[in-house]
Amino acid sequence: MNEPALLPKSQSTLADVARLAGVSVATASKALNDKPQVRAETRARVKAAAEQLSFLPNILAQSLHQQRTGTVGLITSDLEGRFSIPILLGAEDAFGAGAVSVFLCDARDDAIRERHHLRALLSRRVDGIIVVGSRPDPRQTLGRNIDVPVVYAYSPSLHENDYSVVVDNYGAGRMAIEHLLACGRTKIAHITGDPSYGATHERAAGARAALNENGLDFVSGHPLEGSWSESWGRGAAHMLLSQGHDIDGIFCGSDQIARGVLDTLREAGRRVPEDIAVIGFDNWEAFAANSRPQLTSIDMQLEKLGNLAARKLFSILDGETARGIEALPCKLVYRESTAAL
Amino acid sequence: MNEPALLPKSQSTLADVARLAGVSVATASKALNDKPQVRAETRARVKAAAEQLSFLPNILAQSLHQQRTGTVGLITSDLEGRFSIPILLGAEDAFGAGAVSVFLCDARDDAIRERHHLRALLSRRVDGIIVVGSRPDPRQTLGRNIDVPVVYAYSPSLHENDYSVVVDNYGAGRMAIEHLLACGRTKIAHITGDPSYGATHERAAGARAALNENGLDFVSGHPLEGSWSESWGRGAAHMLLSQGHDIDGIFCGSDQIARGVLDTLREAGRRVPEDIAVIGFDNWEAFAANSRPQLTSIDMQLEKLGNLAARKLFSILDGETARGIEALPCKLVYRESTAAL
DNA sequence: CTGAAAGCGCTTACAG
DNA sequence: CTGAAAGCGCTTACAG
Repeated sequence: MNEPALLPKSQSTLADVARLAGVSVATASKALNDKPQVRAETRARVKAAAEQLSFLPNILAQSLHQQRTGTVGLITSDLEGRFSIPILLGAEDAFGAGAVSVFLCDARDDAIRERHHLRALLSRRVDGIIVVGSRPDPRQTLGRNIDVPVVYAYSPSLHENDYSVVVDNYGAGRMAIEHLLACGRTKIAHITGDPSYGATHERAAGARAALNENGLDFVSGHPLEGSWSESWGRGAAHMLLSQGHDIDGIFCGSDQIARGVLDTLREAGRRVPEDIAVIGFDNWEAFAANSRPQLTSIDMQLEKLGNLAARKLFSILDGETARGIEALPCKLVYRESTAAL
Repeated sequence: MNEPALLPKSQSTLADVARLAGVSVATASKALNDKPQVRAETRARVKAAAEQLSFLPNILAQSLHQQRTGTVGLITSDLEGRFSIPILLGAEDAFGAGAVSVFLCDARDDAIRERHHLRALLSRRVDGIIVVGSRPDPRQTLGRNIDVPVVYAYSPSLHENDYSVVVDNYGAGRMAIEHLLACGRTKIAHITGDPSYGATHERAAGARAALNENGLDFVSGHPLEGSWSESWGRGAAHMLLSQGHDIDGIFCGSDQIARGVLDTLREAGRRVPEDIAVIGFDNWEAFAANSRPQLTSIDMQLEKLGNLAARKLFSILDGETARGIEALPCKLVYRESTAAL
C-alpha cells in the first residue's frame, strides 16, 4: 500500500521537471516563472511535476543571469557586544523571511578578518553590504572601490562619501536632561562612562546645552567620567554624596552605571525618585526592568537603526544616491526612577 | 600624473583576465587554481592580470560545478534571547573567516517563517544547516526529507534519527551541588526558574541525586520553582529566611535569580559566602561579575556547543553518520560567592 | 504556444 | 604546456 518513495535524495533539476511534464526545459522555466506565453494546461502540468519532484530552483544558476543574487552581507565588528544584535535584527526584519538572505560575518574587531570576509562576500556577489560597528566611534572605510553599495550602521565611516546611520547621542543627552527638568529637577549630576568613547562627550555636550539653556550646569561642574560599570556607578554616587552636593537628579551614562547608583542611594537612605530622580541609558531590559525602582532610560532604538540601514541599502540599489551621516533620534522609556517633584 | 582609474566598476570575469594575459579562459582558470599543468611564467602572467583587474572569481559559477557551495544555513528561533549568540559565535568560529559563509535566518519562533527560510536555504544550495533553539526543550524536526545534513543545537530534535548537541543540564545540577558540598555546605536550598522548562527539572534532578548520594536533600524538601528573574530570587530567598530554615548554601537556577538572592541576603545581614554560599547559573558576565560578591556560576559553554555543532556538520559532510542526542558538560566558574567553610 | 540555441562565469576531461 | 569543447542549472531572445 505504501509505495516506496522514489523521490531522489539529490535535488532535482529543471530538466527533471521538464522530462516528467513532457515539455522542453525552456517551457518548464517559463511555466514555473509565470511567464504569459504558456498554455494554462501546460503550466499546470509543469507545476504538478515540480511539486511531485519537490523541485526547488537552483538560485545560483538563476543568479548567473540576473544582476542580483538576493543576498546581502552583514559585517559586524563584535557580535559578542550586545549592541550589534538589535541592529542585526532590525536589518533582518527589513529583508523579509527568505526573500533576501543575509551572510553574517563577525570580524571580531580585526581588520584582517574583515578583509577576508569582504573578499568572500564580493566573490559571492552579494548585492550590498551593511557594516555594523561595535562602538559609536567613527571607523575606517571598508574601501571606496567596492562595486556594491555599503551602508555603515552605529559606527560611521570616516570617509565623507560613505553613507552611515548613527545614534543621535547629542540629542539623547538633551533628551535625558529635558526630562529631568520636566520633573522639576535642577540640581543635576551626570555620571557617565569611558571617556575614550566619542559618545560619552556627545551626550555630555547635549546634556550641558540643555542645562545651560535653563541657566544651569552640572552640580559638580562637570560630568563624572569612569567606566560603563555598576561599580563605577556605586563609587561615583558615593563620592557625590560624601562631597555634600545637593542633588535631586542624576543622568547616568548606562543602565549598569544607573544600577550601581541606585544601590548606593538606597543604602544611603535616599529615596528614588522622591529625593533624587535617576535616568539611565541603553534601556537594557535585563537591567532597567529588574532594578529597584525600575529604571527610566534612554533607548537608542537600535532595531530601527538596523532597519533603516537595510532599507537605505535597497534604495541605493534602486538608484538613489546617499552619502554623509544620518543621526537617528533616541527614545525616552519612562519607568519608576523618575517622577515629577 | 594621477592617471584615471580604468578599473571597471563592474566585477571583471575570468575572460577579462585571460584576455589581458593573452591566454585562453581554460588556461587562466588552471593558472589561478594552481593546477600543475601550467608553465610558471604563464601562471605568473595570469596572476598579474588578475591582480591588475582586482579579479574575484564568481563563486556562484564555481559552485555550479562542485557539489559544495561553501555555505551553511544557521536557523535560530530567537536571536533576541541571549543564548543563541554564543552558539552562533562558536559555529562561526569553526567556519573560519570567509572559507565557509553562513546565512543567518531568524525564525522568531514561528514555524511559517522557519519553512520560508528553509526553502530559501535549500534553493541556495547550502551544504548543511544548523538549527539553534531558543530554549533547551525538544522541538519538532525540520523534516527528514532534507537532502543536506542538519544539526540541532541547544534544543534537540524530537526525531530520533536527527542529530542534536545539547547542554548536560542533569550533570550541571550535580556539578553545582558537588561544589557546595565540597565547600562543606550541607543545608542547601535550590531556587530555580520557570517549571515549564525541561531544563528546570533536569537540573533539579541532578542536584537532588548528588544530595541523596550524600544522605541529604533540599532543606525545603523540594526546589522552589518560579521565574528566571531577580524579583523571584529576592522573594524566594526572603521566604526561605522567614520560614526559619537553617541554610548554608543556595543553588540558583539563573544568575538573575542569584542576584536577587544576594540582595535579600545582604539586606537580611547574612554574609556571603561566610554564612551562606550562593551559586548561580548561566555565567552571564554582566550579572555574575558585577554582583556583590561576584557570583560563582555554572557556564553552559555555549560557544563550545556551537563549535561542536559546526564541526559535526562537517564530519557528516565528510561521510560520517550521526544521530541521537549528545550532551556537553557544563563548567564551574569560581568567583567570590562560594568558599569553603 | 513551444522549443532549439546561446549565454551567464566558471571547470574539467580531452586533444593537440 | 595550451586551448577548444562540453557542461553545471538556469533564462531569454528568437524561430517556428
